[in-house]
Amino acid sequence: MKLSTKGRYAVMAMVDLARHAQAKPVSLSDIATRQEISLSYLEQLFARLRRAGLVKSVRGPGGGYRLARGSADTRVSEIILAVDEPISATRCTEMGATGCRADRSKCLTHDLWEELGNQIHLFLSSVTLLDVLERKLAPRFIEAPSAANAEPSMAAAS
Amino acid sequence: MKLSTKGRYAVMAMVDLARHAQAKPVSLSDIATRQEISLSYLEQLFARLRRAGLVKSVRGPGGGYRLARGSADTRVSEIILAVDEPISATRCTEMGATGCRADRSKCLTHDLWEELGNQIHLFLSSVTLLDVLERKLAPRFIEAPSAANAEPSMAAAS
DNA sequence: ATTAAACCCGAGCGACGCAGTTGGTTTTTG
DNA sequence: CAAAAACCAACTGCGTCGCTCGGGTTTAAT
Repeated sequence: MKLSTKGRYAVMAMVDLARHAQAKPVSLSDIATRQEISLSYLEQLFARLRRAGLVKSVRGPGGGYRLARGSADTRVSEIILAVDEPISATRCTEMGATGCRADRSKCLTHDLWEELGNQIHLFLSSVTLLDVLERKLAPRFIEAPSAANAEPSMAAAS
Repeated sequence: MKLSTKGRYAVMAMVDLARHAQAKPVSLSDIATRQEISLSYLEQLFARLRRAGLVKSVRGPGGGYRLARGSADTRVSEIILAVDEPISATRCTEMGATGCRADRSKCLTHDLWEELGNQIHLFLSSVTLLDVLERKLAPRFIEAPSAANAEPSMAAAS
């Protein structure tokens, strides 16, 4: 789960696409002007989105893009995974097993990053394009009441 | 919340520091060899950690670093916020109000990224160094049972 | 058939931040 | 004093990101 501005652009474009969905498909140049994103850059993003099966294209004049599935069945996590390639295995993260299993004490943090990735994916896959459009954010997560630590103070974070 | 490998290194080093805490302070060169991180790079990270009040330094031979607070009172989120400077306000993210409020329709995704940031911070601030050491991960988050969407299927995501 | 609108593709570029290096200076212990 | 450590500042490869450029190819309107 990469989480760069590239993925953000893709989500912005997909939300725009879902918003202006009508009988006619939506052209990329329309999205480009509305969202102020470079047309060629959009083309690159949508090429990936199409390969991932998230959108369908209609060629020729009056053509454009349509959501492959409904806006309620397209999750934000899918968009980001389609656009950002799946990270380059820094140090020990993922990469299967090698290099990390060797010295367990060195990778105490491994579980932490893995669990963080899970949390992010869990959240993003709980939000659909329709949710964003209607500003109905997040089937809310609540903290387990049996949690040992986690003081609610949290005075840090500017 | 930046979430780069820089922050990961910082957390790795802090976990190492917490693990080897004794009467004597821990020198950076010890951490450097154990965690295989460049010494000078560690110095830069710990300069920030010190300014953030997360560690205390002892100068001279036999000197090194100590946790400012206990390992149970140092949260992972604090470490990451200390080393990664607070993001560069891409497009509309944060930056107060300007450029985003103008055209509301353009920033439908704004709430989404904000909520995602909240989720990440919430998770990372629920984990202390002690939790990582003892592999007691995450005062677990559970999904609210009243959630409307969020099918548990989630067949996507390679 | 012509033309224009739209998608498709690949090479390349400027800027930025990360990871690391060099080369010092202070401080403190022995 | 000499050695060990924290401190400090500047600089440098290098990769990636966001984006441009310049071509295509396919389709539909006329």
